[in-house]
Amino acid sequence: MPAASVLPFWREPERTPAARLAPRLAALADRTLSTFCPGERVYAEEDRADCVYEVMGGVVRTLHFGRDGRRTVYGFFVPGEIFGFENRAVRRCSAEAVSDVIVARYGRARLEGIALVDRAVATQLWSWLAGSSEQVTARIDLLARGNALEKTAHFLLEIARRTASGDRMNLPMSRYDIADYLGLSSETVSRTFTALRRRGVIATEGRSVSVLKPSALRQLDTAFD
Amino acid sequence: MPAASVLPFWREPERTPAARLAPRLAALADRTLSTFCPGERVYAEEDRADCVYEVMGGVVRTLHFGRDGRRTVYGFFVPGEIFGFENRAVRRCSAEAVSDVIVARYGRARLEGIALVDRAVATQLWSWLAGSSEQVTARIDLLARGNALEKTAHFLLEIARRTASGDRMNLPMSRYDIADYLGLSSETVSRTFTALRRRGVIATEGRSVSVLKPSALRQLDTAFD
DNA sequence: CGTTAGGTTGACTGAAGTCAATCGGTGTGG
DNA sequence: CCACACCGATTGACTTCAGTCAACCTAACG
Repeated sequence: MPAASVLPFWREPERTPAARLAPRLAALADRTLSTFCPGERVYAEEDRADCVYEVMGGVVRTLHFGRDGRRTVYGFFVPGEIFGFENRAVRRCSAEAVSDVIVARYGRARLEGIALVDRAVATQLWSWLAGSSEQVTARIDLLARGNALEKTAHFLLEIARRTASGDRMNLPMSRYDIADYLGLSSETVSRTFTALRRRGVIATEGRSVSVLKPSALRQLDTAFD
Repeated sequence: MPAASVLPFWREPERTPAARLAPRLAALADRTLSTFCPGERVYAEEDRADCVYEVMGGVVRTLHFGRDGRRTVYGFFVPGEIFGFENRAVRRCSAEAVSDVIVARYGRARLEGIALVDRAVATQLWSWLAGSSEQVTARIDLLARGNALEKTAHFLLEIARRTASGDRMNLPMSRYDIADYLGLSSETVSRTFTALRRRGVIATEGRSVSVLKPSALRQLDTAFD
């Protein structure tokens, strides 16, 4: 069980919409809990995609290395969120623990079987899948059109929203992680944080970020206005 | 019925994977056919998202205008593909006809009702939805990391694949459309086409493109290698 | 201690955006 | 029928934002 220091990356699943699924599934499906240390691999590319995970504590990243060695971070997953859902026999991305992590694993075949029989579970999964494609829409908007400031502002607001944290939040991921998520270089991420700090929009202390002017951040976040 | 001149943007739905859904749905659900002229709106943002469309002929684009007036094209849809599926009461994007278009409209409530009862339809919809999120993954990779050449090469290969066209294909969308889809300016798209033409990779004649060196294009397409 | 990994900052470079001009096709109204 | 306007495509000149390369600093860790 993670210590209090990693808050707000530990929450009861019930507190996020996606996780309303969890109690239902826990009752219906077998699930296995596992823990991972920072940097440890949850699954690798080409692994059999035979299960789905729910984050119980900590943060997970999914990523992919391109032919030329460049890294793309597809997503960060915080407690209550589901990852590892794929429509193929083998995985396209790998998943790694960013911080100390606890995940619940659900068998895919079992889950799909339940979804076909249990309308409530099916509706929930539907809703979650469609919702995640909606989030992806904002990401595309951002990557296609946003500059470094807009991308960073959106990232901070997104993390704040998904972790339901207040002014202060912990970013367990490195600048490299954020850069590969936003399509920037780590130096640019660093410079952008500095710029926001100088403007008095945020205050940083290591990987802890305080949002001093949420409205300024929201004004910068032009994805889906 | 579109004339032969719009080939290959008219095909029987059965020829694409996504459209294996169609015969089943046609038998089960009511559907309405409609036609649209180039530039005509199929639906607008904030419209009620109460139906789903299948392209029968022509090309459709979904798009969104940002606060600052910038336009993002989220997707192009060719015959056999489904668009307009959203997990909300109102639409986040609008949809417009790129060329002369024929679409089939399915009522959303009816469709979802069928999906909950008919396992085959549910499985197909699941598969389609997960598959489209997979395609989105390649797009994110491209937008986050690709340069103009890589983006354009990927775009050409993607269109060729989805329309199952041979060496020669028709691009009914404008340079502006392609630019807003790839996160580039229309001038850069134009310059990139010129660069590919000069290298002898493609030949263009208006909006008709011939791929002379498919292998060169594939080598440039670094998304998901 | 020394080593390493991550973060920050600076100097320089380069790819793509912006602004502008040109050209061809299309449609429209006089 | 022609003059005009307009849109899209192309190309050139210039600018700018972010990437690259490099240095330095700190913290963590063996």
